[in-house]
Amino acid sequence: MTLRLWNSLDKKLVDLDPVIPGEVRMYNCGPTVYSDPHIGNFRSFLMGDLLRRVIDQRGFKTTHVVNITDVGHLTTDDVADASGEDKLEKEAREQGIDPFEIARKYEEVFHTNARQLNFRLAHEYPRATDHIPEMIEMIEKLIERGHAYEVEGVGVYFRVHSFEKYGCLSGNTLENLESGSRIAVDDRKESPHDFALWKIDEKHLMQWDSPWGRGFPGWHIECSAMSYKYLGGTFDIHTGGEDNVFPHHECEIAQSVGAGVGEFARIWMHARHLLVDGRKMAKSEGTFFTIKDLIERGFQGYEIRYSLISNHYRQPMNFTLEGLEGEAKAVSRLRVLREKLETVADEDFGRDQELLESLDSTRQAFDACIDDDLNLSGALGVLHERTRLLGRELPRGVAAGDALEFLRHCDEILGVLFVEEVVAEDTLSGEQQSWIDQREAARENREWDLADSLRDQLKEAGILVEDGPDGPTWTRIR
RNA sequence: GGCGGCAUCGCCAAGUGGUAAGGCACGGGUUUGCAAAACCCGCAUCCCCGGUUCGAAUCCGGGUGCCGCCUCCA
Repeated sequence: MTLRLWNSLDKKLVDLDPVIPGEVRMYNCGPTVYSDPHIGNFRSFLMGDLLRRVIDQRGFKTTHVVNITDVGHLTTDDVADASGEDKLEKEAREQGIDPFEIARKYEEVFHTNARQLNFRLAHEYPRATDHIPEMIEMIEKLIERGHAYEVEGVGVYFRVHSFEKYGCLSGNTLENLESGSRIAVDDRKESPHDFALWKIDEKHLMQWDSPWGRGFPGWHIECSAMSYKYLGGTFDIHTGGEDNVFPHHECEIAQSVGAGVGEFARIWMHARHLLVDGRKMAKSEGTFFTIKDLIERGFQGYEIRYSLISNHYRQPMNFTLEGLEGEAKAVSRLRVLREKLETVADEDFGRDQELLESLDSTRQAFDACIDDDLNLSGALGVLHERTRLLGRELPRGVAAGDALEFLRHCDEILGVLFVEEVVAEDTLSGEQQSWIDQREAARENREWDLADSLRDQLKEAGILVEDGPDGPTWTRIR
């Protein structure tokens, strides 16, 4: 079985056939650490995590790099020159602190969220600001090879007309760009489409020395420099959100190939954006969610993860809280089955050969979906169907162990079944606790009306009480 | 203006030539003091019009509608 992936470079499905047999090297465009990452960011990062898990499971040696962009990008100006303001810097001014402090703070938030969503750890998380010399070196190579030029006191630009393949990824060839020209002319540049590699702007807070003066690197060079350092000039997979296609990834290709370090990435994968309530995510619309927001609403990390991976990455996803609620129920059923199987797995029952074979064919169907360009919806369909069969007639003993083994296999990709629930520290008010106690007393005395009215009372206070074999449990209604 | 994507049950969503997976919701049932959870049963002919084919949700042509990128953006 071969993993087939949609390569957005040549717009077709290709077999994953690594440059180095048996070894896959992958670069995921990671977070820009100037604010809390949102669920849309994580949908894209999760595509990288899913890939990582599949590649591991298929037995490849993996090198997985996720970059941390701690030099921000321009926020203003449609002129690609040095007059824009860095997002990190803007954030720093607003918060009145050092931009590096902000970057470290949000880098930490990213890692926390990634843990909450059960990401497998990448092998490297290189920071842009730790790789300024590498970037400078690459810019020098580009100048040497005629792909870049310095504008005295302004910076260094990439000469797009020197790179024939410009536009190969996005379709934004120079011809197309010129016919649809919306970029203001800046006569310091040879072509309006030339993009900055190094910028000089004394107002900028983050500054480094370079052969062209004190300044800061352009928007795209970090990924070219860092992927080269950690993965070499030719590697297997490069991922990002769809908005990265142009200009970011297009420019990366121009830089890396132009610098002569290799072919650069063979397979490009781009996640479609996530919408919220059918619209683009926006703070002003109230459609902006961070992982923290959802956890504060009482959702588990694995529920959020399940929701974000349950749609195909190449399809726009419409996130809604109602949808998340439904997906939380779906994953809960899977976890309940897991728990049931765990409790009976020790029982003295033998193997069920027929079940074992049937599980194996389900596993193959599951894998086939995953291998087909990460068809998670299809794979989850297969899993739920099997779950229903297992729930109908719960296997015991060794057979239960076999069923668990099957679930574990699926969960190596999904990462939602065998993770512990995070129980938030939470206590009821004394009054609410006494209602629960009173209700228990009433139930002892078979005073059902009183018991039920107490439960209604709690429900109005947002507390859901459920009776189980070990007495009542309560949860907050989310 | 340039480049690209999508339209399948109330909602989410698989299926890409062989006669519509799955989840949520909903209805009925088992269980429960009642609930909840769990389990069982039920629940669509695929935007429109033409065409190709023995056969199309799946291919082709034409509509209609929606969306993304082209500027920082996952």
